[in-house]
Amino acid sequence: MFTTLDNLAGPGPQPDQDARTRVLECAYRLFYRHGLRATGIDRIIAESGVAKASFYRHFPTKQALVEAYLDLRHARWMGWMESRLSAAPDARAWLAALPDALDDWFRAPGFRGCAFINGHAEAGTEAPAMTVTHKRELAARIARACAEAGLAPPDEVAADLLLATEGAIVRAQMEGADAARGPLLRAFARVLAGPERAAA
Amino acid sequence: MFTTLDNLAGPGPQPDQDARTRVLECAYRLFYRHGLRATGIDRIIAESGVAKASFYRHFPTKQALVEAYLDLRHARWMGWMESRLSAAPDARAWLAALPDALDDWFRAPGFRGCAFINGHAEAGTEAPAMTVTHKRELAARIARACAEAGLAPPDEVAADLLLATEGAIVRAQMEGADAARGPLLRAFARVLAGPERAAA
DNA sequence: CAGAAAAGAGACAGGTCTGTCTATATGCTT
DNA sequence: AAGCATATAGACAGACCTGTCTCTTTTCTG
Repeated sequence: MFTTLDNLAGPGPQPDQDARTRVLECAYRLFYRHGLRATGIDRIIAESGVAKASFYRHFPTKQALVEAYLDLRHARWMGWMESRLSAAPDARAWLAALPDALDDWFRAPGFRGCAFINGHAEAGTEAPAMTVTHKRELAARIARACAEAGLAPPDEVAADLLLATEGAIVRAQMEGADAARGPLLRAFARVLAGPERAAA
Repeated sequence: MFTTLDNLAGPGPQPDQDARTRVLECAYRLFYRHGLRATGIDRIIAESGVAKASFYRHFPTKQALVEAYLDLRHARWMGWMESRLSAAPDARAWLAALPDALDDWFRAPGFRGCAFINGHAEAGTEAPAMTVTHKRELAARIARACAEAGLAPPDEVAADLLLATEGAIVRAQMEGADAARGPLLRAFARVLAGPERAAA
């Protein structure tokens, strides 16, 4: 599994890979960089150096390629996050390190926001299920850490941390990593400060 | 100025309006509902009941129409927010009421997230400047309220509130208003609780 | 080695996209 | 009444879109 930010951005297609991999890596880069609708099949075929018939053998429709792209992105992103936070000695430290990890991501070259937020924004209700599933799995992972860290109720704390995470992603995308860093760190610090969280 | 949520969603084109207004109202609905790229000029022309030449007289390119749409959306959204919060007796109450106002918006029929976040997600660096400008003006408005409410430093507090706002918009878009409400209320309550905010 | 699966190259179809053009009708202003 | 801006109606161009098809070559496997 890819665990570096460079690989998160995508290694790009390489000649010695098989046709399916070349197409998928190429789509991975172009879909993230330019968006789903803005990226045409023809361009992916041209840049991946694959024949059209070969493309349609592996991906019967563009939609299938989009879904494969989001699946791959999900696997890589989660893998990167786990790897980036694997040094944390316990769940509490894991949660405390999450904002720094996100900040690294925001500063990685080619950062253009969250592929799932962007995909959902573009496709709306017709967006692949992974756009929502990714967020649910992230929420579940954070909730697990909250439970292990003794932060109760874990689902509620996780929802609070996810809200801050989403906000930071959008802020970083529109205004840059510097604009997101401070508010994100403070939001996490406040949520993790203790159970004396204000009720609605 | 339009001040209701229904009008925020758009009144739609009406026969007695002039051609430019009919086009713009139609674009307003379609761009928000289906996205920028997914909405073709031909469809806007057909649904607004305008001749193609008339369209291109008022909007030399599609990009110009997109910009006009975002300008209008900005004006209406800010107008709606001010109207919705005009009953607040002071700046403190104004800030405290913001999450409820946002929650109303999330629950309005046809809610599909923030037009500026969505537009930026779709068009990236080529997105119209208004996608970013809108957020800056909203941040400035919140910062003004923070200053009036004696929350210091106002820009920092405003950035914290904006982060929560953006996160809530995205959560509401992907998971529904119910998922966003609790975390948003708690985030605001924490930030507004006092100046003893944890440092990074 | 022989057959099958996969890949390459590219023509083609049918649709949609933005934007231009011609021709005609309507309504306002002077 | 004349002229002009604006409207309608719709053909048209040229590009791009997804997806299908044919034909040849390579590569893998039994």
